[in-house]
Amino acid sequence: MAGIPERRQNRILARLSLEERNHLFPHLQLVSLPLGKILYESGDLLRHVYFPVDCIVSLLYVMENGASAEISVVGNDGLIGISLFMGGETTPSRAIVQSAGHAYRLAGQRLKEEFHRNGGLQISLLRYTQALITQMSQTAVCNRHHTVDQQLCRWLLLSLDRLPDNRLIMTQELIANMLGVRREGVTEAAGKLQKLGVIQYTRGQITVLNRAQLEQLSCECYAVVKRETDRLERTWPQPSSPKFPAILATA
Amino acid sequence: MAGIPERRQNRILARLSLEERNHLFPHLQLVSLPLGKILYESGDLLRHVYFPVDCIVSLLYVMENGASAEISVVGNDGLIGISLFMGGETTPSRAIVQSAGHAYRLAGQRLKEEFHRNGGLQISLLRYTQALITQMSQTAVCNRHHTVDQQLCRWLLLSLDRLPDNRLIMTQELIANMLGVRREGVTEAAGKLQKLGVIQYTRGQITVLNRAQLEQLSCECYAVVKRETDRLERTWPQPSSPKFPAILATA
DNA sequence: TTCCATATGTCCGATAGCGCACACATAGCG
DNA sequence: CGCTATGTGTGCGCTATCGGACATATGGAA
Repeated sequence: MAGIPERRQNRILARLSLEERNHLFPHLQLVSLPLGKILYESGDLLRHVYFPVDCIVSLLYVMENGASAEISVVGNDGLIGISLFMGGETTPSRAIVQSAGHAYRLAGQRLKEEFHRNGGLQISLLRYTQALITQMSQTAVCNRHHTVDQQLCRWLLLSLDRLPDNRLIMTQELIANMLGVRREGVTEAAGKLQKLGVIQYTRGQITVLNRAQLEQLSCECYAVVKRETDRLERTWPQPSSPKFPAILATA
Repeated sequence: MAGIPERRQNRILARLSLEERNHLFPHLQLVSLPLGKILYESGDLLRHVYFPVDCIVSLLYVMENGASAEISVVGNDGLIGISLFMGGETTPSRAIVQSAGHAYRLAGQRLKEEFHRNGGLQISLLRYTQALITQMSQTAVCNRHHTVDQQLCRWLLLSLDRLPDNRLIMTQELIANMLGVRREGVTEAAGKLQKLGVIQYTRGQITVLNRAQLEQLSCECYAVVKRETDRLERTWPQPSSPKFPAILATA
């Protein structure tokens, strides 16, 4: 439906300078990421970073007893594997594909080399990391203070922002894992939203019908993260050639 | 009791190379930070960074309705103001002194200049930022899954690790703000711990009597963060001169 | 077309934490 | 030395969420 995924659909890749492109583009490898694919497990030594173009990846923490909670979500706005350039090489969390699609893969070593050239890529990556930090912080706050209903709205909005259309392929069970709540809790919350006509779902698929209302029903957390993310992107280095639309600039 | 605070008591400053020291030390200014002092407010443009030597600073998110939640805690292991070198210049959170003491202050511009020299400081700062990210993530998980009792233990341990002795000057009201729970909840949890002989408190002061048991009563979150923080520090660049003890190397 | 694995719906009691009201204790002040 | 601001203790009803058990629906494979 969107043709061959373009590298520029990823907002970090889209901002590279001509020089950086020459260095990196030849080494980018398009990979297809099915739902549920684990890009790395907690503690794994990272070999690659992934730049999503039309998929969504969740960073998930899995506790000793098996319970889990989503830390943050990454789409074509970012990349998976920040601990490579941050220096830790691993993280105590899992990266799992939440919505199937494609990403460009790059060897960690290449990324680190380019990062340490101190150019625009470094700036972009650090800005993005700060946005990710904001998302994590807000997740902590949200987990403390907001209801499952509110959190479901926030979560749907975060996903929606990273998808080309308003349809999520996603079971309530999966959503419950992300939010760290019971599946039944999601069923109830989703039921309310459907009754209000905000969403409409069938087995394993959710369609958002009224995004504006979804934003109203969400807690402030979504807006805070969105605003801060946008602000941080606005101060990114400019690309060295004509701009491309942020999402799905089909060739 | 600990004489004049030394710059080296801050673990990031202690790791600087000789060259970096020559660049930065002349510009470090010792400041005294009283309990409750706000180093920056949500959205403030940061002018300085602070390297704590014997104080603790909390990063706190304050919601629209006034409710709050601690995002992370910083002591002599880190610095306040990462958004300066991360590039955002501000963050949507408050930095507030949780335990009075001293810190070394540095103009943001100086730090940025040194950061962009691509030397050991950059590596230290990025590693530290990753540790901070781990702490934030784990806070999110903890807020979702663990009881107030467990969280109080975790919080006490995090504070203890950043203090020279086992005494916290801290009211239950303040702790409640940090954990984002009711003051009564903290009273109850603290009461249990006192009954067990793990802590002992009077108005506005808590003494930890049995640290080992505190660790047992805590959720896994404390240990996860501790382990990861230690791991990240072990891979820091080595200092250019003899090592100093991590905490309170009195002159 | 039928079947069955899987997704969703609903009900139950149990409980942690909330919000509020108010009693009590204590330290440090004048 | 006594007062008062501030910190701590406790009780009560309320709600969200949990944990478990089970009923029902659905869509793709055989």
